[in-house]
Amino acid sequence: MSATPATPAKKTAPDAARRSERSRRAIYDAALSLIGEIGYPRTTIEGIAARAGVGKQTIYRWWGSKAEVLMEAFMDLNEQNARAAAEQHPGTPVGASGLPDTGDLAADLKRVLRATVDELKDPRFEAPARALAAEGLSDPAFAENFVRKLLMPGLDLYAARLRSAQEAGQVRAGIDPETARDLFVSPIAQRWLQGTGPLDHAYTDRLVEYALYGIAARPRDPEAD
Amino acid sequence: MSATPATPAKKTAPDAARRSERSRRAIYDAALSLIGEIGYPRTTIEGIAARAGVGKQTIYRWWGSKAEVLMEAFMDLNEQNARAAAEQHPGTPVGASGLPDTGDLAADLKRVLRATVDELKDPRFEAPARALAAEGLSDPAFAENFVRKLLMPGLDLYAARLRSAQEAGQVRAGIDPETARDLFVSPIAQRWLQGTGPLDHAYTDRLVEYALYGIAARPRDPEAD
Amino acid sequence: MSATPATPAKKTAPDAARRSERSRRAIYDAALSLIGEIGYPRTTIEGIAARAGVGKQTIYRWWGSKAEVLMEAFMDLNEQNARAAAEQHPGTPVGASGLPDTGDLAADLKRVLRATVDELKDPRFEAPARALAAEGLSDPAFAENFVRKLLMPGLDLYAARLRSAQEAGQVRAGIDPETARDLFVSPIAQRWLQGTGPLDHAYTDRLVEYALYGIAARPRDPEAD
Amino acid sequence: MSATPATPAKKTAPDAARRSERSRRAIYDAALSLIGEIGYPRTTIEGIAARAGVGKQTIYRWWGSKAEVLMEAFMDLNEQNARAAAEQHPGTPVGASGLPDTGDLAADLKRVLRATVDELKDPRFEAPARALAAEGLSDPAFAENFVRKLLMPGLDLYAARLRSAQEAGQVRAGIDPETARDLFVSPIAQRWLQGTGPLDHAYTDRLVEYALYGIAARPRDPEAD
DNA sequence: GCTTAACCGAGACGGTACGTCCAGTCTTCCA
DNA sequence: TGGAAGACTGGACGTACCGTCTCGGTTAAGC
Repeated sequence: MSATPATPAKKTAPDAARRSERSRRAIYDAALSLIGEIGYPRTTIEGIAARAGVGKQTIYRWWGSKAEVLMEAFMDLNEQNARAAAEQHPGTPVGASGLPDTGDLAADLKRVLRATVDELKDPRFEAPARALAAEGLSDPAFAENFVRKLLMPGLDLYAARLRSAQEAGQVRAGIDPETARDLFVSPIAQRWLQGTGPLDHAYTDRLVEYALYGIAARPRDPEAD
Repeated sequence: MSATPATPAKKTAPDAARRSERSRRAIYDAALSLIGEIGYPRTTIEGIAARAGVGKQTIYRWWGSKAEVLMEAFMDLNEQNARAAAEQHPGTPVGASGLPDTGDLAADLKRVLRATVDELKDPRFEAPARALAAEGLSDPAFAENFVRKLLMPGLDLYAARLRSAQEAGQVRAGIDPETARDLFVSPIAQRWLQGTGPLDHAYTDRLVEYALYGIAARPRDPEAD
Repeated sequence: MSATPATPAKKTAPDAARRSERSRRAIYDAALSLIGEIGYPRTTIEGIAARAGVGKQTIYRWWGSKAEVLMEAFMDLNEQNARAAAEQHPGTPVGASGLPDTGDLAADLKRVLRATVDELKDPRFEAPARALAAEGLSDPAFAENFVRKLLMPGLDLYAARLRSAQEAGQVRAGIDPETARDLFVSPIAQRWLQGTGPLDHAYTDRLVEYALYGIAARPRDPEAD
Repeated sequence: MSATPATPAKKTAPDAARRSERSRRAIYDAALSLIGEIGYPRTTIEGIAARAGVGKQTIYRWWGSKAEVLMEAFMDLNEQNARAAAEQHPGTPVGASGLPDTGDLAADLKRVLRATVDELKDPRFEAPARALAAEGLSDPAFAENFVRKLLMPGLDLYAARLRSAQEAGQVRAGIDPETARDLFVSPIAQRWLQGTGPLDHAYTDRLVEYALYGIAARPRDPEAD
């Protein structure tokens, strides 16, 4: 729901008020479908313009690169999905964090991570998401944007949930929530991005288990401390 | 009596025996230096050929793409580094796994992860490594190769070290070493790849601590509380 | 309502109305000067584009080959020359045929052929003309075009002049003008094209003499001898 | 039948005595067949070498260019044809000139020119001959060779025949035989090379008729008409 | 008859140009 | 004036050949 167009313009900024909503939607659709069909590297701005029935200049006027188009298209897709999901399940009990909070941290995490894995494997989601991640790898400025706008909001939910658990005494006091969150989120990210191993519910369950209770044999026993 | 054509080729396979070592080295050097100077996306095969003083066809004869060139160049670089390192520190006490094994799992892991982070931040290493990761994101076949040849060998060392610790009774019996290894390796990977947070020695130390002993308050410990 | 696509194109025909006149002229100039400087075979499309300050695609968009470019450039050159000549000598008395018609066939032919030889030896004219002829030798379709557009118009003038002489009773009745014209035109063409002998005014005068009056000793003439 | 190898060598001249006759023949055959199949411009030295089962260097060692290979191959072909023809018709009565000399100049010329036209239209002959002519158009040095070795010998026969007729009083005394010969030879050459008109027996008969007796009405003959 | 120098097939090499595809800019004409 | 259309300059693509250069292997001359 941003009013100001975050995308800066080269010469004199175009008048966003007169912008064609029709073209914008067509460009989003064309970009996403092309990436799904022929992959991101073979998707070209010319191709997007042609499929969208739009002049190339219309794209260059409002976006600075293929990656920017994709990022907005992807965010738009997510918004639509979120709206649709919200309509279907109107009364999901969630904590202040936005993640379920039944009081049982392990169960909550397992549930959410299973759902996350399922979403990551959705083909409509996978191609653009990977493309954005790839772009970020070689363009630090883009990466910064990508992380801030797309990645961080999701990751913060986990940190918030852990903080809440910490306040409830279920997580040790000194634990840094951001680091702790990485213990189960990053392994999923890496297996999804790089395919370093199978990515399934058993795996995510194990991650939660190990992260919560540690892998060391009887660590910090009562006699210890 | 033609030798076995180990190199897979498109048309009639070139004769690897008559390959010019001089050109191969020059191509590696040119590729790595260009990637360092102008970045991977702006590095072109023509540019590599020009800087290496080599015909384009010589590149296309032996490699299928810019990414393949880079991968071999990077592997060659690693080999050289490894050889150089081995010469400098001839008698490092390592376990059968290839990682240090002093008996103190936490200390060993912290030491290795700190070193890993330092290496990841080496500018000579960073640009090509990120480029390879990026390429893998949009080319599954390449990703498979990349993971198998470059990533997995490193990751397996951690799993082996954990297995050894498990046999020594320092890690709980049921723990899956591959999953456990991801607990401290993947967070580092993600912070390096995507910049989701600071990547320093304090972070890696925390990861080891959390992964070994868990983040839950007195986990599964009846006497605790 | 797209204009009639007079220009035959491969894919979707480009819009000739939006063609850049500037580029077209620059391409003509570059092509002709390069052919003059380094010769036709060593003239490349890339070279023409570079000297003309034009993208290669602009050439490929409007022409199918180096030879086509040259043909149009050469025709353009001829048009300019003709226009310039017409301005300089506004009132040259010519017959309906376009060739001088003073009533003295032999004198008229000698005059025109001498001028033709002089033109053939003009270095600005020679290189491209020879190149076009050469191209026609190995490309029948091109030859057809070349003959029809460039060669035949000139040759037809001679046939017309002969026909006019025939009607005036200066040429025997049964004579085929096309064949007769070849008697003095083709020898010039061959000496120019292949260098089978010296090409000068004496030669062309002789040709006219021989062709008009025959080489046989008092042929078919009972009263003669 | 020259003993000295007319072809100059770049570095140290190769030893012609040790030359492989087998390869030479194979190269001739490959060159001629390729030119017949795909045309001269698309025939490459690599292609000739491949079809001949010969290394590229073997061609570069003995010839300086594709055109030189073709020229020798063509001359070899002509020699073989001449030998074969001589065997078939052992006792053709020819004059000292090498052309038939029955005393009837017109008839002799018509006969030979008809045969020449037939030969020009032989597909085995046409492709290489046109290619050689084309090459000569853009390479003066090659043209000189081509004319001297291949064209001139044939043309000289006509001049010689005309000189003989001149001595017999059938051709006017002042006539230059070289110019006179061009009157019927060059038109055939041009129609064959450039396709400026139909090339058949009727045409060549007409050429002889016109050249011998002139096209002018009763030329220079006061008593006539 | 045994060396030895060369020609030979083969093909990798540094290059040049090909003809195609897109990037990003600019222009024209329409709504 | 935003947008559809697309021509423009420019540059990289991957391919085809060029002419040069090794590399064994064969083969004929000279010892």
